[in-house]
Amino acid sequence: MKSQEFDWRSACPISSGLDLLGDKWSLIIIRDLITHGTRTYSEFLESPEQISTNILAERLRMLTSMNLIERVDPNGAARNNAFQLTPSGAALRPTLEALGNWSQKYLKSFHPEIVSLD
Amino acid sequence: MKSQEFDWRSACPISSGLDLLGDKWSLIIIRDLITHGTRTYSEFLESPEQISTNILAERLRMLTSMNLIERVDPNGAARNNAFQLTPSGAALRPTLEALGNWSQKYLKSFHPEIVSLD
DNA sequence: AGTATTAACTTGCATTTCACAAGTTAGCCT
DNA sequence: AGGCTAACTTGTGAAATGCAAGTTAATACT
Repeated sequence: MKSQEFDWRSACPISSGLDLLGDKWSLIIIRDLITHGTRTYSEFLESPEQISTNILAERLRMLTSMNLIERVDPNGAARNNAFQLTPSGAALRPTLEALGNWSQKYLKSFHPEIVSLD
Repeated sequence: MKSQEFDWRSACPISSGLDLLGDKWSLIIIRDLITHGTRTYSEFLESPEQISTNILAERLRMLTSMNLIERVDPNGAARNNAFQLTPSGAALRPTLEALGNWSQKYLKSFHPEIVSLD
């Protein structure tokens, strides 16, 4: 079980950001927290992208260990203890907005169903 | 060999962007083209992140099929025929800048070697 | 003109990550 | 106290990735 051990590929900030968040799920979790404020484990599972439970648990652990998210009640039990963004996680909003804007503009031809708000 | 077939997980633009670019390598290729203008296959291999040849070839094919990059000489042979960004690929610059800025600000404590410019 | 060199790949295989289904644990409710 | 269910964990097969080696064809060299 390796928690916050990352093999940083280089000193480049972009590549380092991707070392952390460059996968299909981490930023989906951040997006859900940006749009909903807080989310419990089972609420994450309700998102249309259908993350699987083991991946969700691992990503929540990882994002917590990297201080992007935290429990709403830090000392409470897990049950119904939602997650929320830390300042660090919340600071990803511009990145997600930029990506969303790009997708709307350049992905419509490949994916006509794409919508304007998530 | 499936080219531009994607299983879009939802109609959300953020998730759709990640369907395409949510991996460790695609945006590294875009970054190299943003910072260098054009790059040949072997120049991509020289980047410090050390992409492997099969992944590079597949991503170049994918990014080409999605019209984010193109050959500098569209009808020329492959040898020394560099790649460049299309308008679509170039439009990812704000996304990468946002991610790079975030990383510089919030990843330094975990990755002290991180630099300001790539 | 013929040969050597090398850029741009492809192929095969081991390793890691991921997806899917099922099982487990522990708060909470009545 | 017994059942329900949120929050996970575990197991297994499939897919993606990493690594080393091999192939092809355009250019360079003599």
